[in-house]
Amino acid sequence: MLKRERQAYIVHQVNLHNKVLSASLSTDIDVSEDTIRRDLQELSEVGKLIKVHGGALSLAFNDITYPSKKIYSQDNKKIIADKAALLIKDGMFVLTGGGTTIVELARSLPVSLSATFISGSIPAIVEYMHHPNLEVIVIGDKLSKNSKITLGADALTRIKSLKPDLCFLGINAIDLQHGITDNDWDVVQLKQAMIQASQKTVCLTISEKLNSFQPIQICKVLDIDILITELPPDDLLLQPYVDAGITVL
Amino acid sequence: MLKRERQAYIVHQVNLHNKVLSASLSTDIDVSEDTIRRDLQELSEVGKLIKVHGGALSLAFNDITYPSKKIYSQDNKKIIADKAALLIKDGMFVLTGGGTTIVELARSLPVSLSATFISGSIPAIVEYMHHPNLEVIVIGDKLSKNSKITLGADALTRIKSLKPDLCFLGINAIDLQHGITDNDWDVVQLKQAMIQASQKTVCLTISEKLNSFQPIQICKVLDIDILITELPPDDLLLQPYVDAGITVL
DNA sequence: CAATTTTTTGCAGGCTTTTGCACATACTGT
DNA sequence: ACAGTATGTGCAAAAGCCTGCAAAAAATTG
Repeated sequence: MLKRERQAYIVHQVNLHNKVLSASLSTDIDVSEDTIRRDLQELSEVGKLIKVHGGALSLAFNDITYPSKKIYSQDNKKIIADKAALLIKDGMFVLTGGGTTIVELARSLPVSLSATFISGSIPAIVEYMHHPNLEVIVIGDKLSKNSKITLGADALTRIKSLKPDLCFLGINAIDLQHGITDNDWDVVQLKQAMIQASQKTVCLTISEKLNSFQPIQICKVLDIDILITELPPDDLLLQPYVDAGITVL
Repeated sequence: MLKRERQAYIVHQVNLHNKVLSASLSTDIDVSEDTIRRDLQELSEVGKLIKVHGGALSLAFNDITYPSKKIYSQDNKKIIADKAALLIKDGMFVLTGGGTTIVELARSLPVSLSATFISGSIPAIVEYMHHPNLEVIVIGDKLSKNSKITLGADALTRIKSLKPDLCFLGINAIDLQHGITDNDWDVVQLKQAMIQASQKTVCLTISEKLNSFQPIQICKVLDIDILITELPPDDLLLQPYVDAGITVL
């Protein structure tokens, strides 16, 4: 990887996540931490970021005393995203939904990953688009202003014609009795189609949403293959799902 | 391999992969690395790429490079966008392509406008999405990293099934003899389909691109209805197009 | 077509940049 | 205060770069 390219990647990461750790950058890009430090040094001299102990901060966020709650759930989503990213291998076809967790996943994909991502979520597509080695397939249809994903018959039939290796879904509610549930009819339709089309379905959610439910059922708990939360897999909250036979990461 | 040919290949590779290594180019083309370095040197002097230690990066990769020129033509694009926005009335179905001029148009739409916009350009869609009163239809297909629009058979057939009131196209070259021309086969296909589908076609371009041409023809000058540049309609440069029967704004 | 000029190319050498490592020093959280 | 990291510095190996030069290729000219 070229120096400038690496530095551009670092700046990009800093702007996305507002902070960045030397250690994780080092393993991400696979260079020594010394090199990362020197990059951060140079970038801070040019005023592209602010260097601090252990990493760097974005210019935008440095003087603001940031609300701890937002960062808190942001961090959780980053944990989820990192776990999810490990499931994706080179060459895979991956179908993804929308939502902030999926966007965080998109941002956490390793630079070196080369795979095909299919989505109708505009924010997710924007992230995939900025990644150097991804093929991106856009699912077209009417754009829902709320969820920023395309919804409709066209999107449905297009998804049904695919057979992706993996499907990542951010979910709003899951519990053993009602399964995975949501509150928007069209979104439910779409998610059902995505689950049915995919060889494996991975659901991402922060633990807050465990054991809650909403009016419309998407599928039963056992219809998904993997569940990822920010908690360690042996957490008590997750035990019921493990017992039910879901792979929990 | 001829020098020109070699340099064209290099530019192609850079645009394709966003980066290029001197070493791999050297083995690819089977010339010495010195030659490659000299090529990169020349190409960077002409502004076709950015030379860095060990290779080169595409212009798109670094946002630092073209601020002066960008801002310069930005003003012109705003003028064009404002003229174009006047053509759109409430309730219309509008099909748009991609490019910076179209994005500028998207940003210049009055808040009160309520219409339906159809596009495969991700940057344009992002703008439409933020607008309070627009319906947005996304044309799906494989996303082209270069142009950030969806390209392919799916997009083509979808466009052919539409009958929008207006079509806005940013164009790269127009002249009386060759008509409207471009240099990317897939983009040409798409633009042709868009023009044919639409009741009225409006072409947007900065005056720099008047009276220039590129290898592939999209359509004849008379196949479009309205031409918009940053110049006043009675400018001498535009006279030939007025004489040819185009509405020039 | 041959001679001459110009351009292009590869190579040798010396120089600069980049990178990882080791080690002494500074910082941070408990 | 102390243990555990993170940092900065100097250093050396490797990779990349620049300059000048001469041979080869291409273009120009008589």
